[in-house]
Amino acid sequence: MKTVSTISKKQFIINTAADLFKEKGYSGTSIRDLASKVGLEPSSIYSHIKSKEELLSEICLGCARQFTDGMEGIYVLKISVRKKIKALIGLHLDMAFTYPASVTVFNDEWRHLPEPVLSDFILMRKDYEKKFKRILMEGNNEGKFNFSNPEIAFNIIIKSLSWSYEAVKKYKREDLESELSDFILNALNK
Amino acid sequence: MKTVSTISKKQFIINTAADLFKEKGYSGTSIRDLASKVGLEPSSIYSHIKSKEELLSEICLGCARQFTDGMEGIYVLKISVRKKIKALIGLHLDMAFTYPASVTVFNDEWRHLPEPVLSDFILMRKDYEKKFKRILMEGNNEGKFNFSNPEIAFNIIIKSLSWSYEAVKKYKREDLESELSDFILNALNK
DNA sequence: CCTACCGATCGGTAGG
DNA sequence: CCTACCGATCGGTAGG
Repeated sequence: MKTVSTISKKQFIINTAADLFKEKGYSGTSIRDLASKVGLEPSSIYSHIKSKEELLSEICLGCARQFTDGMEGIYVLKISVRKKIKALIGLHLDMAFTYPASVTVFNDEWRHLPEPVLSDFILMRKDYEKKFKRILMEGNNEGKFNFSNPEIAFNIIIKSLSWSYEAVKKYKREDLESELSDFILNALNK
Repeated sequence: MKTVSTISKKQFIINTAADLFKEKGYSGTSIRDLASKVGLEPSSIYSHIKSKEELLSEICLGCARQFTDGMEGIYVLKISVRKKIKALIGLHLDMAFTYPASVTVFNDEWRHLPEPVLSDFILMRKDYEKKFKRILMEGNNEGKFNFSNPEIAFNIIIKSLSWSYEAVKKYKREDLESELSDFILNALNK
């Protein structure tokens, strides 16, 4: 079927772009780099996408949506705050192990996003951050956590989790998850 | 004196380059961007530097040397491991507050370094990492710390500290230092 | 430190 | 999906 093969070829191009953007950065990657890696002439790339910026938008918004959906699912769950934090760690590890290149690009290259995508992206990120901090503060209010500044706690945790995007090569998911959970929950613990 | 003014103009260009590399990335910054920001014609930049890559090398190696020297000073001190970790947090905050742009470029753009600088840089980083981990493991051996994997502990700490490079705008140094110390030492604590 | 300029490469289009 | 090509911009040099 024509449509199916067109979609998957586009996705293949996007995935290859994610590999290159991760390796060389968005600005450091040319359409010619991408074309030679997918086995096409440079101009043929434009049969599948409208612009180089579209590639970055697809990668970043794809990840952003998955994080947003994942957070929404966890946020409304009737479980302890400690379990919510563990679920969020699990969410980041799911992303790290499923889309190791895309999630790195999402993390490091989003500032090159064109408007109006950039503004949307920042809004999604702020919403994620707000919910994450609310869970943390809920833990503090219940007397289960013990940190003084939710913004600092959030940022330390999120940076630790974004390290896992690099760690994917060297660790098994279960090891990384238990170590990360231990370390983070120990830091939060009362 | 001619030499003095020449040196400081070059340093001004390097500092301006650090601001731009931080804002737009190394590949996303052109010599023309830099020239217009320092108020010169593009070609005049080359009266002060040999190449764009030299700018990145100066920035990254300058920071690397400061971290290396700082670590060496702390490593040989006869103080408790807990105080050594606090001193290392202080070192990162010194860098963050003194060179906020350069240290961000050092952190995010080093992969664009040309050889043989890149290899030197990676060696310095590995040495820093090795000493940091030894201090952490010493704490574990003395029964003062309690984590299971020194590499994971190191990476979480270093990522948390590199967050401070962004946090410089919003926090006072003393607040950031006490919050960061509390959080990290609590996570390491037995 | 400037004017003038170089070849290479960039993202992208026309037309088939 | 290719050939052929566009104008813009890149890092950098010559010469004064």
